Amino acid sequence: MTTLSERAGLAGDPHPRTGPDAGVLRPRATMREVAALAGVSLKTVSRVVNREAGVSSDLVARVERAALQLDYRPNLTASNLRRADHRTATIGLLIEDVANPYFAHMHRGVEESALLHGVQVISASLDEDPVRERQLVESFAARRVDGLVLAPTAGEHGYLLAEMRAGLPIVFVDRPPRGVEADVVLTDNREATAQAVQRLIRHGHRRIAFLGGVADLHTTQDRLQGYRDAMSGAGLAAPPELVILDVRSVAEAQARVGSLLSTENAPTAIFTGQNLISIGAVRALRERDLQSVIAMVGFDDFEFADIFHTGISVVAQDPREQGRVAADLLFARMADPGRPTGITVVPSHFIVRGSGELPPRSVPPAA
Amino acid sequence: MTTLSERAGLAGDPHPRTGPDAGVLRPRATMREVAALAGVSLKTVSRVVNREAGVSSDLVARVERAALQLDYRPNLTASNLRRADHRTATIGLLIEDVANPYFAHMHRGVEESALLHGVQVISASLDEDPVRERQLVESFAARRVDGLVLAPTAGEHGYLLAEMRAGLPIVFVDRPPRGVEADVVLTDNREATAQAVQRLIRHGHRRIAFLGGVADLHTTQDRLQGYRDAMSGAGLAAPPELVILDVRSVAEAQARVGSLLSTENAPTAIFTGQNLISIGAVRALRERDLQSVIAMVGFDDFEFADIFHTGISVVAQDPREQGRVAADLLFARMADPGRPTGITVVPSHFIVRGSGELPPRSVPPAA
DNA sequence: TTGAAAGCGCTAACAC
DNA sequence: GTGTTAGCGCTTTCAA
Repeated sequence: MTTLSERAGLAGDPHPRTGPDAGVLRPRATMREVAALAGVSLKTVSRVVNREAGVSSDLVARVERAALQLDYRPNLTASNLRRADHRTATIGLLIEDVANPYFAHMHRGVEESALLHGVQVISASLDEDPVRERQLVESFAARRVDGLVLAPTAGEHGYLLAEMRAGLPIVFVDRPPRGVEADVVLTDNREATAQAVQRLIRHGHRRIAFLGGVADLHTTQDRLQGYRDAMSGAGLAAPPELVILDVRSVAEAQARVGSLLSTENAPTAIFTGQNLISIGAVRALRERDLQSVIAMVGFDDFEFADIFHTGISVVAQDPREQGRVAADLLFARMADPGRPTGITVVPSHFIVRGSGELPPRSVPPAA
Repeated sequence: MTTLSERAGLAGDPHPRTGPDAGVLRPRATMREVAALAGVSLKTVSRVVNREAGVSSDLVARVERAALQLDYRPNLTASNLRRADHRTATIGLLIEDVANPYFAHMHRGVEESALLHGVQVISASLDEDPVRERQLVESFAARRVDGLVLAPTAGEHGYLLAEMRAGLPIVFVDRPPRGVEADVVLTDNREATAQAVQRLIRHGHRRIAFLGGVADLHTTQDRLQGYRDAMSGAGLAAPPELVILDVRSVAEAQARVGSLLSTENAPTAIFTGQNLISIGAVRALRERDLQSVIAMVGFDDFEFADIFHTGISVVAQDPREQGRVAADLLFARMADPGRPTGITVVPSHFIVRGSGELPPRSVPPAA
């Protein structure tokens, strides 16, 4: 423990040491203490801190000096408890993984919108675990976040009704919820995929493979549906051996594409339904030196997609914009809880880089 | 607006519509209301909610039923205000950019540690702006976060002394602060860079360029120092035209490397001091078809570094581990505020992929 | 084992 | 303009 004399000695030190056992440990001052030091009432301090009009400049100065002297920080916890609006100026963001580039950019978009509203973002990763999702929603509700942006897991979401009834606004992003009517921000998964596959067909491809992520996920199903739309629209079959789902990692994608290419009747083109799968596919193609032989289009853009010898054509989403739009919708609903809900589509765009424009060529069997 | 009769009609609907104007909006129940419904005292509900021992199982059941019926969620804000420890079970994370892969992985590491302690993470991006840093620290202090993990901007950090004196534990990560003594988590920037450059020298290189980010940043200076160590240790000059600092984007790196390669006396090897710079350098080299001619080593690993024709050798940091270690230190200090502070080095490791092992070859002048 | 009373730090509502 | 009083939802303290 520090003695009083030590404390006194440190006061004049121009380079105070600040290990927690070196500096003077002084607990946070309260408004009451600031009031006492400034010689005013509690309420006057409150007015100054909250920049309410109608305090004489003399008192404002005295209060501000006292606050500075005591390193006063308003206690948002206490203020929130008492205030009529009960706003914590905090919103929650629940996504698959804060380290996943797609969601990291979405996070940044949410943060941008939050910043404009003076609101902080509390986030957590779900790892596709519906149990974690429920726990985290409960935890956020207990913290009384003002709203929630949620990229839901594949589970059922009826449990959210109670939270929404209790006045917690929720905006869903990337995937629609099951069993809840609310604002949803999506990409044009089905249409964009259909158009991309149609492009491959127009370039002459007939055997086109589809690789998708977790089958239960709405995005996976939508993109698969787009693929089927394009295939059947051109009178083509979508043979089961060319439709591969539940690909969960780069390594798995690489392996699945690899074995696909070693079969007798390999595809001449590949559509990859997601970021990590595209990366695995690129690896598999380059492993076999087929990057200029097998056509490929991926959903989601990724770093370096443009730099490969045959650049990778992609359907590029805009996750940052998705995050921004979702948060904007959340703030709109906070301002007007009665506004109608709806689905907002953030459009993707196709980027031509070469891999999607390769003509069909048959693979030399089992290289 | 919804009428009461519409609401009544919805009650038995198996697929209830849940737009905020559809369901019954019922404000959060308080502990007092749960107590009233269960026919017990407020304190008994508090005991049950906090799983305190010594409540008869009969009352526990009654309280739990009432809580469920009312969709009760404990109000952490209120509980925190009253509790003796004043813990909010929230820590703050301040980093350059949540969308930057390096920091996104660090974020995930912090989250992992926080999860083990039942703590949530509130994060924000600083964009290298010292003013934003101060504002956000103040905002987090007002929210009474239990601690802070901070990747500081290049400014002065004496202002943090007041926060630390007030009992806010802070752990610095990636870069040490100026003017504050506290726990710091760093990579072995200088040594790892020196060793990487020594490798280039051992492969015969004499003209080795260094490209670094924001010059004021400690990481930049440390890595530059490592480069100088290696060069002077081998009796080599580090000519000013080969030392390029303040490279702030992929595009800028690409341009700077490009012009470097067009000079009379171009380097035979390049050391890039950071993620985004490496990416720009790779682009510049490939543009000129020099990826197997000019040797290159980068600080920070990145996606696809291994897949290029000449794979990119890198000094790989472990940002996730850095985040985990930083948060662990924070929790250790929260448990024991008197523990001594120190610097923790999370080691990097060199990954051999080819680009760092190319022999020196002179570039055909101005291709 | 259960409950009543006080009060955490602040703001709302109302005096003066 | 400024101050007083009450109370947000909960935990602490102490009594029954």
